[in-house]
Amino acid sequence: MREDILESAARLFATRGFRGTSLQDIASDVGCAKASLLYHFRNKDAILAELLAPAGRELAELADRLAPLDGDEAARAAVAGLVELSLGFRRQVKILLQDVDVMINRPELPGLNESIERLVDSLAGRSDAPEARVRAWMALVAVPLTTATGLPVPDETLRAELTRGALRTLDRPLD
Amino acid sequence: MREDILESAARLFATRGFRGTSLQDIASDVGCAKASLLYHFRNKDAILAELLAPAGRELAELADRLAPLDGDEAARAAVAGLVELSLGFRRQVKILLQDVDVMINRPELPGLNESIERLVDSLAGRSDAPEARVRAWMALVAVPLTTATGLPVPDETLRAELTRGALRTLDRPLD
DNA sequence: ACGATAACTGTCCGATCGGCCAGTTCTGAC
DNA sequence: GTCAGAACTGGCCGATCGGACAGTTATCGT
Repeated sequence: MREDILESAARLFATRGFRGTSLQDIASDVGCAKASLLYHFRNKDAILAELLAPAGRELAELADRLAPLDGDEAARAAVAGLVELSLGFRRQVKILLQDVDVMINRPELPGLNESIERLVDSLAGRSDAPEARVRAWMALVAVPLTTATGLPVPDETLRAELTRGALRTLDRPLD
Repeated sequence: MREDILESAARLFATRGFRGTSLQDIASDVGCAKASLLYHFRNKDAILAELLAPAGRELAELADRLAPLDGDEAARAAVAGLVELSLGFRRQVKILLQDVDVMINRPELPGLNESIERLVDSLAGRSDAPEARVRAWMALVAVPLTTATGLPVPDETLRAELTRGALRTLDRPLD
């Protein structure tokens, strides 16, 4: 049941956004009473937090793995890791992007900001030039954003190819 | 007054999202009664639509300008045009991205999907390879997405540099 | 000064929101 | 069979949502 709720919530959050999805919407999708959701979860936020938690953990782990690397090595590893992340957690990433303001700095996701900053540092290498960090930031967000954005993708085959294409496109030195 | 409403709505939509902003929020920010908003605008959607309208028009015009171009020429012009767009309409683009599902296919924004598709075609050149279109799509969304996303930017100077950095980064052949 | 029109607001409405709680049903150990 | 505890639900709550409308105030041509 818990798993059913998470599954429905993930799908609905991804298509309508967190604020655009009511508890009743989720309950109807699951096929249970609204009150049942609040038996399994303290409140609505807790549902989203549990969906995002693994993504937050993996992001932190990725930052850990990249910390000791340098330059191109870090860049390639970062890209590979990010693609893996956006594939494995496409659901959660989509939620994260749409309603990031709801979830950021929540106790369930400790150090999310720090993880992102460390990833930017790894991607940018040891360069202090703001331009390098900008470029790193763009590369960092490109994959999840393109897979997660609600913007209409011109055609369906393009949408299907998007993640694989992004992988191939990014699988090269960043500069 | 109309202009005050649009100004407040743009700021609030951009920070809290369309669904996360109530009419009362806007009215409080403007310093007037909620009912006043509905005197100047038919409903809440109409406020957002009016904010997005110019961006939609300029997007269509950009697609027009790029249609006759080819290859690298189109790519460079597209990038320049998109940067200009995301600079001039950062407010609206941000709204567009967050709540695109609310606004897409609205009569106030005719041909938005078509404009985007035509821009992808221009960027991809005459290549039929799906990978080329994927790459074009990514370049297309990278600028507005990086400037518009609600994701936390590691530090403030980085946020300030973002658009200019994106311009420099993208100011080169796409492939 | 006056009437017309525009600008604005107080107040109410039905709907829906997230959340709470008493009470019912299900399940498994004994 | 019994019963304790987990699982679940119907019904309710106050708050807030977008919106409607009658009525008030400001503006301005004459």
